Amino acid sequence: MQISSRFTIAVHVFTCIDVFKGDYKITSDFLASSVNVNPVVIRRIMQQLKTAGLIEVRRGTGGIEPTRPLDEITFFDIYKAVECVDNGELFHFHEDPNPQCPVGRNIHAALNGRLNEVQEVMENEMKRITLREVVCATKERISSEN
Amino acid sequence: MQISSRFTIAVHVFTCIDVFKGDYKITSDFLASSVNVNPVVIRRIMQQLKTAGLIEVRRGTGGIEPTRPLDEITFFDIYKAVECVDNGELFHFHEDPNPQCPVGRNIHAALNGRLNEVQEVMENEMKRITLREVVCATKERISSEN
DNA sequence: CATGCTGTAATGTCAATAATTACATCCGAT
DNA sequence: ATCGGATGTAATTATTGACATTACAGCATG
Repeated sequence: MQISSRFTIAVHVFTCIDVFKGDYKITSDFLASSVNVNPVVIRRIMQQLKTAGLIEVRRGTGGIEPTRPLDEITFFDIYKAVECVDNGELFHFHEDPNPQCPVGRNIHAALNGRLNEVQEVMENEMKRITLREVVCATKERISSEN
Repeated sequence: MQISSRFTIAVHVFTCIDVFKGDYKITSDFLASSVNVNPVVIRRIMQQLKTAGLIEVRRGTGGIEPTRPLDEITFFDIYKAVECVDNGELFHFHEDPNPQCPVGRNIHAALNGRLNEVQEVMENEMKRITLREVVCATKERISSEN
């Protein structure tokens, strides 16, 4: 399965906020039009980011702001905020191997460590990459458009 | 989203084949009972592994065999065989950012490289891990059960 | 207090996972 | 040659998550 587009949408939103702050009022409608999804989708993702402590949202008047500088927000932060797998496991282990089979009752313990290695490597890479890099790259591309 | 349990089931099956070959006839029913899923689920996964060239299946009489030694079959081989995302992308990019927005028309190019970095790191780790390691670990656990 | 925005529930569509039934097909053993 | 045990695969169903959309209550500020 693929990682939900909520992830790339969240990165897109952070980028918009940084690029357009000051020039435009950042509302869910404004963002929805840039991302090209329904405003409610934006608002729901914003709730997840807020719950994770990554942004603050002003009600009534509108407006969204990151709670920390962008080089302190990593892909992993966003991934965790937005990907709703309860136990946080990347791999879905078949629930119910037969305990009467020697393989069935040992495979979980024998395999789990390896699965975690893969997950850890991936998550560490996500912790290395910050929003700042993406925002900078986007701004460069914008200014070199002319 | 999580990686389908087809992955761990496939690893479980390979382990059963290696542990029980000679002592039992390896049929989809036999495997289904160890994994504790429906035999048809096993057969479908076996088809995917066969299509990927990882196993050979004997019709009529039954029987499954890996086409290569287990230390030449990696997690990545199995992952690719069993995880059916057409384009092979780990991240699902929102399809349709607004090209009239400077961010919308540049975010894909600015972000894609980073996403690929994450995917590559993960896939490289999966290429490092072979079935042999899991089968050995399982056998050790089985023999130390007494 | 009117306006514009957020928060969120309700509903619908679509795709993927997984279970299950059913049956055609294959092939070795008797 | 055929019987019995297996595989190959289609069809159906239930469940779940993604995502879209409508609707409306609640909030904050001019």
